[in-house]
This record gives sequence, structure tokens and C-alpha cells, in this order.
Amino acid sequence: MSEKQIKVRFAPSPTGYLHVGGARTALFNWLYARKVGGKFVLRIEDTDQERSTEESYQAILRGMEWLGMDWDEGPILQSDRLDIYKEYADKLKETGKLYPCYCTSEEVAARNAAAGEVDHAGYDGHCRELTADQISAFEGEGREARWRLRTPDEGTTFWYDIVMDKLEFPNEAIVDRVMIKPDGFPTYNFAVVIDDYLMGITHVLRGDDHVSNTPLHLMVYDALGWDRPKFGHMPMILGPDGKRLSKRHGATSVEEFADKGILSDAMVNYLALLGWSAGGSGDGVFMRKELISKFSLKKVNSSPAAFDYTKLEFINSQHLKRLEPADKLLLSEAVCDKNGWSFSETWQIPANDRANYLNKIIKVLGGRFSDLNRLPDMLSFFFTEDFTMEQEAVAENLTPETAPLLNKLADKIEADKSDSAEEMEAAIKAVAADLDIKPGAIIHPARVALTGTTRSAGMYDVMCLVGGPRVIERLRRASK
RNA sequence: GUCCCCUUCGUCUAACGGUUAGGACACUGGCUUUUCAAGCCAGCGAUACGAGUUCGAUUCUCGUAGGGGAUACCA
Repeated sequence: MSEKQIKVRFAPSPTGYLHVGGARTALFNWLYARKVGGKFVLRIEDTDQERSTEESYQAILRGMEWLGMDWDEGPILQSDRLDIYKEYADKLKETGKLYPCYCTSEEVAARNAAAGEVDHAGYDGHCRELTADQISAFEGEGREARWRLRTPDEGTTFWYDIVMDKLEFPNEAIVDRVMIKPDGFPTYNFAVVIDDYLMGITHVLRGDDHVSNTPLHLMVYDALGWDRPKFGHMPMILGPDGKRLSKRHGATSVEEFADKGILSDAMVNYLALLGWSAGGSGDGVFMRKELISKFSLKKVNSSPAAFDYTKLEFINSQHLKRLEPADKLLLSEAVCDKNGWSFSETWQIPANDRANYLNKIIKVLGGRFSDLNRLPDMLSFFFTEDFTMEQEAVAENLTPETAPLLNKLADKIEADKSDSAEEMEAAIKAVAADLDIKPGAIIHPARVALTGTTRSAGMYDVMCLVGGPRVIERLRRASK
């Protein structure tokens, strides 16, 4: 196998944050590179001086890093490569493949309008056959030239797309687009070809919105006499309503998801599932390594996919549950730090420091550790007396009827100095037996008294971890 | 207007031209009597439409409808 090394790239323009569509495109490139042992290049397409900003450049890097998509080359800025584009543009000028055009876009639009063309009718070829005299006349007027590619008028241009299969365009539909702007900057359509070729990109995997630019790109490759890379166009990501995904659907910036408690691995997992599947059955929850080993360009779908926030939440919850205890501890400690919750030596609980205590709580939480937004509420009552008492839960469970039960339980625990989960269970059962009621009749109000809600981990474990003295205190408080 | 792409449950998707069209999310119901946003089980639910090719079309072809993209001196 002396195959050329596979090389792919992600080439965003720094004109906004890293959005889910871009992230998904980046991910497919990254997964493919990692899968086949190729190289992944990050290139910033900042040829539009008006719209490119340093902030979005930084935002894109942060997004890539958060998602763990490391690149082997770059970030390469196109604005650093102006000389290179000029060199190749000059070659094409010499052969006449690039010709100067002195029409402003306003003039082109005005002519199109006068000719009764539609809004978006393209360039009309006005300057295509300018004579030397005409050129110097324009120059004499002080007009600046932009350079257009002389595209073939007849025949068709086609390629075999990795995702879409054969794609073919009539050449007459491809107008002479600007390659070099009056300010000397190349347009995207020129720079992308020069860079992909010079950087040795073997597979151009990009968004579906570039399909109709591809024939033009192919013509540039041809004009330069260069071999073409392979192309694969990923379908777009739609909003839940089937329309193009936008802010009005909710979060679209990758960083917003980070803020919302989505795990990087979960985001990557969900994004991978949008337009790709491992085939067969299963819930689609994959660790990063599994994604890499399972990924295949052949399984990339050709139809657009709707972004489903609910499914993302599900994937996220699955990743949260499967986190290593050490990682759960880290997340929990962050919540504690943020709220100023520390460990108190006076608590009679089976732990001797906060990490130890949290580890026990995490174990008891089990599969309930599935939503970072709920984590603060799930931890609060272990650390403070200032936890939320849910109105409805209190109204239904802490009544004049339940007060004596809680009091009796408090007495029992105090008398027995109950400590372990087993002893807590024994205390509840003893009180229940004594009163000839079901344990549940005590457990439910006790849960509200201790946690403020009707949902929690197993009561005996919770009681044990909150600790005898605090349990007694809360039971007494709730029975007043 | 023109060019191009797309179309399987509400959503993401699976299915060498031959399957009771499978799975996952969501939803609904049940179980779990120590609750639950945790767990388990079940149910609901799709091949856009119309032709054609074929013994047989989700699958191949054409048309229609719907959606999307491009038509920039944005990418």
C-alpha cells in the first residue's frame, strides 16, 4: 500500500461562533482522519476582511478544543498566504484564464435588471472580451479590476461525490466568478482550491451548501492543470421544524451547549448521529473511541437531519451516568465550590472529608446522576439547611397527621443513636410496626422533611449520609 | 426565473429487489409499593403522491408535490 496519506481539513470562516453545523462538518473530517490515521488540518478562511473578526477566530478555536477535535496542522490563516494566491493568479492571468473585469456588482445588477432578469441573475460576461485599448481606457478612468475565471461555455462538469454519488452540472450554468477582488484578496472560491491542492488535501468533506460551488472549483483545478481531490458533501442540519437551523430554534453555538451542561463527549456523540449511523440496532450511545472505530464515510446520509434537543439531552444523560466516579466527583466538587458548600467535621457521617463524602453521595445517586442542571438540587441538602422545600411536596406530606410520625422517628433515632443505612431502616421499620402502619407512610414524609422534595435516592442511604443529628433536627423541624 | 440536491414512524435512522419494514429518542400505559426526573416491560407510530420496469419494489426509472441549497467582489 503506497497510498497517498489521507488528509482532510475543516475550513471555517471567522465570521461567527462555531455553530452545530460547522462542528458536525468538522467532526466528520476529524473522525475520518482519526479512523484512517490521516491528517486533520484546521484552516481559517478569512479572505473577507469586512466580516472576519478576531473574536470569532478565538471562539472557533475554543469550540474545537472543547469538543476535543485536535488538529495536526494549523490553524492556518488564509490572510497570511496572499503571496501564494497572487502567484497562482498571475499564472492564470498569463494564460488568459483569468481576465480583468471593471464592472462593480452594482453595475452588473443594474444591467441584469434592465435586461429583465431575476434578482439573482449572475455575471453577464460584460468584460469577457475586452481589448487592450478598452482595458487601458478603464484603467485611465481610475477603475479597479477584479479578476474573473473564464469558464467553459459548453459541455458538462461532473464528479462522483462520496455522499451524493454522481453530480453533474451544465457548464453554461456556471458563470465567470470573481477570483481576485479589487483589494487583491482572493475570493473563497479561489483560495479554497489553491489551499486544498497545495496542502495536499485528499478528501474535501464540507457542507452541502458548497455543492453548487464545486463545479466552479473543478474548473479552477482544470485551469491550473491540477488533479482533483475527492469531494463529499454533508447534508445540512435543520431545526426541529424542518427549516434551516437558526437561533430562534434555541442554542446553535457549540459553546452554549457547554454552558447548558452538555458534556463534550455527549455533544460529539449526538453530532455524529446527525447524518451518520453505525447501522444495526442499539441506542447510539458511543464513547469517542467507539465513534472513531465505527465511523465510515459510506454511512453518511445524503438527506438533511433535524436537530433534536431532546435526543441530545438523552445522549447527554447516558454519558453522565457512564462517567467514571472520579469525573463525577470533579463535576460535583465544582457545584459545591460554586455554592460555597464545604464539609463540616461536626457531621456524624461516614466520611472524613468532602471528596470522600461526595463519593458516597454519588454512589447512592446512581443513575440519577444524569443532569448537571439538577445536580445542585440533588446535592444541596447534604451540605446545607438552606435547601429548597417544594411547596406542593410540603403541603401533601408534612401535615398534622404526619407530624407525630416524624417526631417518633426522631425519638427513635436519637435513642438508638442510629448511624448506618441499616440502622436507619431498622428505626423506620420499628416505628412503623409500633404504630401498625406501612413503612412507606413514614418514609414519604421523611423524604420531604430531609430533602424538600418527593424524589431522591433511597431514603435509608440518604438518612445515613445526612447523618443522625441533622436527620433528627430536620424531622423535628418538619413536625412543628 | 435557472441550476443542483433531498424525501422510511413526530425526530434520528436500519433494511444484497423477496423482512410481520427493525432499532433509538419522544409519547402513552404498566411494573418497581421506598419515591423518582432512576430502572424494567409493553403499546402507539413510517416507506410523500402517481406511473413504469419486474414474478416481486422502501430499494431501480420517470413525473408531481413538498423541503433545502446555489445563483456575492460571503464562506
